[in-house]
Amino acid sequence: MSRLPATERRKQLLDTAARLFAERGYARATTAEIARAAQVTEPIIYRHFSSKKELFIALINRTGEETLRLWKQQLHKAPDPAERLRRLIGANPLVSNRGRGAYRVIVQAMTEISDPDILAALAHHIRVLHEFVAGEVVAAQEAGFVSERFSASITAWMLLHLGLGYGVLAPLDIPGHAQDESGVRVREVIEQLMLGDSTRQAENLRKHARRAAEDRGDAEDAA
Amino acid sequence: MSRLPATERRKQLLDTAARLFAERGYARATTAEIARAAQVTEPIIYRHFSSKKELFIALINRTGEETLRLWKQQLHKAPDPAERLRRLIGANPLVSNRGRGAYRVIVQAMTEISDPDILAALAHHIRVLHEFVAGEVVAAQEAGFVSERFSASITAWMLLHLGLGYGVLAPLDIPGHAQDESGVRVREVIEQLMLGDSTRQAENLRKHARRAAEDRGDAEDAA
DNA sequence: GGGGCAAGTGAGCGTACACTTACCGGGACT
DNA sequence: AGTCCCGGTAAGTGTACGCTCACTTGCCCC
Repeated sequence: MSRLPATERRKQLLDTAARLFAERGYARATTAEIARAAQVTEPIIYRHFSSKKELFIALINRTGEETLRLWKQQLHKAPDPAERLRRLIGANPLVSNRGRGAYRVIVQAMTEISDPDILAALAHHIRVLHEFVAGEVVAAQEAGFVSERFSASITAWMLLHLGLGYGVLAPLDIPGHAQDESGVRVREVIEQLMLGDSTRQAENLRKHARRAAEDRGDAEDAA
Repeated sequence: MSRLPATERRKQLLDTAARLFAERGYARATTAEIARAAQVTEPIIYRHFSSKKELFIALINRTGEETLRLWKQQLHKAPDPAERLRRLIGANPLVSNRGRGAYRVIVQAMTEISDPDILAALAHHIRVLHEFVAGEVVAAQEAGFVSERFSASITAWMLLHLGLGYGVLAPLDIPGHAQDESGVRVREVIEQLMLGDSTRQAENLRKHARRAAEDRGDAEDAA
């Protein structure tokens, strides 16, 4: 195939590998397959990555960074903490069309935890993700949109669990998954739980404006 | 090794395979390894299971049934819907010592979704699980312990997502996972969210007692 | 226009794995 | 006592996979 500069080839290999690892998992995706899909021969892979595992880890890291970048970008234009949180919930990288396929690599990696290197890369990613989500929750709490009954840290863990659980289950294509008979979706429920209904939001918005001078407060929620 | 009746050998093979599949995943756990760990030779495996895949699917089904049995047993002695739900949340098979290892088989299976047979077995298990949890939520709602703001079905999906998300993340052994600085755990938060605080519970308990006289609102069981 | 160098290839190597073949032996019934 | 079922074994077979070796091709700069 056509000659490509190293950096571009490397990127292309990662893209191709992402697709195959996501589809078939780490163990089942073969290097020969990846090479063929990238329209090169196997040794090319080994010129850019010292081993299949290294390729996989590079992919985990890239996917992790890209996910975060995408997420931040989605929030970027929303200064209002409530809207930011709403987008955070809606733009679950596991759910969005763009992220879903890519993010499956991360989920696949979670079954390869017997390898310490993969485990480390994964744990790092999760920590970064938790930190980011927790930061958003803090902002929403400080603005009075989210109750301070539960700490931002634990709330962030729950959001991550929800997102991961959804993302792990979604590819099974179970009819009626994550929604009820009347078509209500979990995302909407989570929004409701986190942010309350619209009247309450309006109220909080007023509080928020008022409080811009003062200090802190909260909202309450129960299922 | 010592001669064993077929049914016992089959059971022992499943036990052994469960451990290895959970540890290493489907693709990495080899039949030779399983045989060695069970202290027999490979052909014995093939006498009881027609292929590695069949063994795996048998294991998925058994683990699924066992999980449900264990869960029901844990609830059995608690007629009070609130306590039942509390145990349901606490006895997450992904978390409990007894279930955690076994249940990793299910999580591992979720990365093998490119195989239609494995996918089907898995989807079935999830449907059964959702039905069961939803049934418990309905009971708790009818008894007034859980708000009817959200349908039982969607609430059950959220509980499953939370449990799965937790279960997928837990083996990564991330410091501070699923708890905050002050040691509050997600399980406690979920209990709070679902069942509210104790005063509200007491009130609901009174309602429940009153209503028990009128008609008959009580325990549920699904296949 | 030719030297140097990075990108690329064809053809394997060793190994590990799922699965099989051909045979052994203990014990329960006739 | 014989036989035959059935749980067990030793020793493979074919294949697919991760990875490498020895070599070629095209681009850039002088």
